[in-house]
Amino acid sequence: MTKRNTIQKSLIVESLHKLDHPTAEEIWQDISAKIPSISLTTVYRNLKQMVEDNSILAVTVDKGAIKYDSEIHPHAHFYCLSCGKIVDIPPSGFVPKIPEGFLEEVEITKTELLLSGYCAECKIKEKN
Amino acid sequence: MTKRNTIQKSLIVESLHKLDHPTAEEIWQDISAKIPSISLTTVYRNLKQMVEDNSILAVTVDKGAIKYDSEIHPHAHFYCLSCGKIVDIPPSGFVPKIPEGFLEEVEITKTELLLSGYCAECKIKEKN
DNA sequence: ATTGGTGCAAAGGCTTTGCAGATCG
DNA sequence: CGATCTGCAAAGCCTTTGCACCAAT
Repeated sequence: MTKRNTIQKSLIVESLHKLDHPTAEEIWQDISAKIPSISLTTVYRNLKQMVEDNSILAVTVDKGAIKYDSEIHPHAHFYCLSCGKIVDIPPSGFVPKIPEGFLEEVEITKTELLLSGYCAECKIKEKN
Repeated sequence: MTKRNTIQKSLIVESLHKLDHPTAEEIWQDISAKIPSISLTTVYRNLKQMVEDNSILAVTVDKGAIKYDSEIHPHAHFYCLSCGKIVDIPPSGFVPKIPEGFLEEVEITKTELLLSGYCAECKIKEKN
């Protein structure tokens, strides 16, 4: 069960860094421009594996398609309810203070902070 | 377009309070015991409407079914990756400190803090 | 009597799976 | 060569939608 390197895999990684919180389909479209034969299934399969390997992040908002994030260092997300874009928020100090006792009982492996609302551009549009 | 009160609707509200972060299907099964004719569609429709009315909360974890929460006051969630249960975490002071400037540009309407990991029971099981 | 709600069945969106063939090491 | 990976098609899961009938106000 040794992992192999494939053209598809490296192109997916490349797209992940190039695109901004893309969905599987957006990555697939991006790569299709170069390698028209790539399958959406392959994109899904590789993304899923990378998430399991903790080499990328899956951002789930609403019930729409999963958005992937190549930035794995701790940070929060802002999600625009109007245009759907995700913006990374630097970690510079969001401090979830959880009640005493709770943290001792459970084991927390992941912390997600998602702010939803309207981004600067959409906020302006809403007013018109 | 005035809203009407139906038996289904009130049973859904009742189940929401009785069950612990249930999915639409769990609510449907619960009600089916009393009213076997209730349709899953009706449950989905009412839940969706309540979420839009901000009378309940939709908690999205993974890509599985949405879990609904009748507690709408600010609080965080803990999600057990092993047994899947959701635990409400009292709001007693989680303070997302977002970088200066960002908050001035965007309009935030919702803040979600989701901690994932292993609950007390599952943590013990894992060790065996 | 209106017209919103319900149940049913079908469709829809996103993701996963089974399988045969291609490919990396 | 052998095991993993790919592409294709099909299935799966959760949720929504269209439509005719039912029922709350």
